[in-house]
Amino acid sequence: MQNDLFQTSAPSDQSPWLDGLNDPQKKAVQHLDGPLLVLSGAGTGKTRVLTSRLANLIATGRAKPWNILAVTFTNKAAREMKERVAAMIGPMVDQVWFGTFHALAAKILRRHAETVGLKSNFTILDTDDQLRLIKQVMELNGIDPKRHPPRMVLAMISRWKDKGLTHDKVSLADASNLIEGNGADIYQQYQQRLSDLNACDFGDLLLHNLTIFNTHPEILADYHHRITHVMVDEYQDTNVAQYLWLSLLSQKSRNLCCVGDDDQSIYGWRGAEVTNMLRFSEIYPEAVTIRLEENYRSTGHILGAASGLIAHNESRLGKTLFTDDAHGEKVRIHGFWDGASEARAVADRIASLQRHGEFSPDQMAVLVRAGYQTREFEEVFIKLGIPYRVIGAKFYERQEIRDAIAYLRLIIQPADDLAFERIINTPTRGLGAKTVSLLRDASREQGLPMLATAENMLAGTALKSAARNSLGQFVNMVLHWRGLLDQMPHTELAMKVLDESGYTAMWQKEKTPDAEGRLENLKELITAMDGFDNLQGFLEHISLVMDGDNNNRGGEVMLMTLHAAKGLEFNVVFLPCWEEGAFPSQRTLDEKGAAGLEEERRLAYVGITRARKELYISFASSRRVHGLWQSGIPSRFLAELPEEHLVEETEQGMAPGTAKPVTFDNMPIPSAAGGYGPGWTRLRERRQTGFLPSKAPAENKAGLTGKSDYIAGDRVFHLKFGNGNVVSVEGDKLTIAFDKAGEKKLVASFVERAGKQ
DNA sequence: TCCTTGCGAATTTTT
DNA sequence: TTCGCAAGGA
Repeated sequence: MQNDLFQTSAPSDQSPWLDGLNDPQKKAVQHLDGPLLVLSGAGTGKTRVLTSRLANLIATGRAKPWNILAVTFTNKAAREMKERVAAMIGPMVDQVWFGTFHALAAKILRRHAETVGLKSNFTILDTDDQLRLIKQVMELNGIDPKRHPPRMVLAMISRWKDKGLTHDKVSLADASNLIEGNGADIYQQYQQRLSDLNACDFGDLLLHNLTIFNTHPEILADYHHRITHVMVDEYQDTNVAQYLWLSLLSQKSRNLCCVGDDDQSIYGWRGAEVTNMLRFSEIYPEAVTIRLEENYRSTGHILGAASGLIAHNESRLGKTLFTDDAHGEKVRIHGFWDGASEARAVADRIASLQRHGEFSPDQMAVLVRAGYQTREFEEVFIKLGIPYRVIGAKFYERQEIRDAIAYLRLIIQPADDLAFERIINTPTRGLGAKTVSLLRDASREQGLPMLATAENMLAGTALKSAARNSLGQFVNMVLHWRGLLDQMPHTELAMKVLDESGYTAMWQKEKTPDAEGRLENLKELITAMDGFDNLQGFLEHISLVMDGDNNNRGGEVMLMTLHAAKGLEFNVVFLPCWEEGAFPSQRTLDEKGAAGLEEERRLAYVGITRARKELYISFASSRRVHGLWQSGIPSRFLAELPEEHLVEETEQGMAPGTAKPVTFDNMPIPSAAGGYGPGWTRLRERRQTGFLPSKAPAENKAGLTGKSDYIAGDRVFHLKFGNGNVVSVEGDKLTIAFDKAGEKKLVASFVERAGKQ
């Protein structure tokens, strides 16, 4: 197998996987040594580059498969990459370290768990468990959950972990932001509880890795020996902890290849730092940067609209996407009276495209800003009989799956108090809050897990007979199942547990429409277990690799959030609900200001660039939100789209049923009574008065010499002072806040735009 | 212990 | 509007 490979690929530029690559792509695939940053615009074939480069590393003998670490954010991406590499290099692919940050970190952590006080069979908590745990810690500290919502506290701790901060490193200033200065304390207690439970949360996986690498140089050295080449996908979404993890792993070889698109960074609110990407060449001065700018996905008009929009962002490395493809159809902008007619029009359009055989449903998608916005579309789709599919809750996040897993967790790990508490009264067996709190207190006193405490308590007199009987039965069941662990196949045991516990029966009794689906899901869970050797192995992976059944099964229109759509593409894309406040989201604007607006704009950019052939953007002048009618004005993003790529029309059939087609030009003038109007006129005025923010795209400003073409906020580079941000501009003199050197006043010609090669 | 009722809040969520 | 949570009655 290996011989074949090396024979067919003798001179490396003859490698089959180089065929059909454009020049920058080839350059990236053939650049194998030292740090490499690939700026890969939407639809420019980054996965192809990533996979080809990986194959090339092996074919040229630069690395053995097991020397390569290929990191992604999603299991899906990891799987895809692996499959594509497999097609190029065959079974050798199994030796490559493919995986998500979390899965790889978990793998490493299980090997060295004891160095951070865990056992290698530690549990990975889901958000539910985390929340329950933090609530308990807060309650013990007498913190009012009304004043300090547990979700917020948890989010803060997660952000710290994203930044690579263990509780002792959280600065006083940071901690005082949370719970009157008790933040770090709560953080520490939360970690203590995790440690007691032999558990960690998602953030800990990375954080513990960092601790291990930093405190055990010999372990890190071992990984340096094993891993000589690191490749990262979606680099713009890495947080500080992930950045540090990558840095540590690649610091010896410096063979770090990061692929990403700063314009598609949409997870800032989750701790992602685009700065990791923007500063790459500062951190690795010898780094080579390659831009992939030829787009193979969208038509000219769609690309033009996307580029025009994203050019309004200040902090970006700057890319100019182009395509050889035809201009195609212009992007269609539609205004509607209300959300219902918008949804109706989208549905009608989908139906007509389908009817005329132009596109099948699964080639069409409706992408919204927020999850609740899918609802209106679902209703119409049902009414019109359009098959659709909402990409929503992850499989393992569903209640019934978590419950079932909790049973299994308790059997494997009797000390798993969170699992214990989750299921002790599910289904109800008369063991409510009272009994649980009794158990919890006793458990804390005795320093024993709750299950063990329960056993002890049965022997004592603390319980009334009803509770005692019930608890006795429950404990015995668990112990009984535990005894069966080695007696029967794990799938059989799981079914037995679900039956004997009354869990299946609970859902069978339930008459709600989704009860049936839940039972189906439980069956699916059992099926999934089949793929693992035993319960232990299954549980170790469940929280990391059980991504939902979110694949397009075909024949259904996809309905999802913009975030969920990243990385996907569709022939026809609908982007509804483009109103100020909704998109860009007012909340983001309030919380993150200008940076928030830019992230929202990137989200819009992601949405637009999902479309291959046809793109419909729409807004409604009036909409029912949370039961109240609210009038909205068209999103500023609409006004930022270059006009030459748009049609503002209501074509025949787009909005049948709407008495009068509404376009930008015939929008109704607001009436004193109506309240429909303000936004419409504002947009119209903007267009008529040329108020449109028509800024030249970044690349037109760059490369000019002499006079200052910079504006405040621009990212610049100076030979001596490094990178910085322009604070203010006077003529050709710039005041620049350098990251390292502080604030300086300089003539513009001494600096250049950061990120340009 | 469980079920009803009323109040307040309401993005995005790769792992 | 709808959902989740907390308080109060059966």
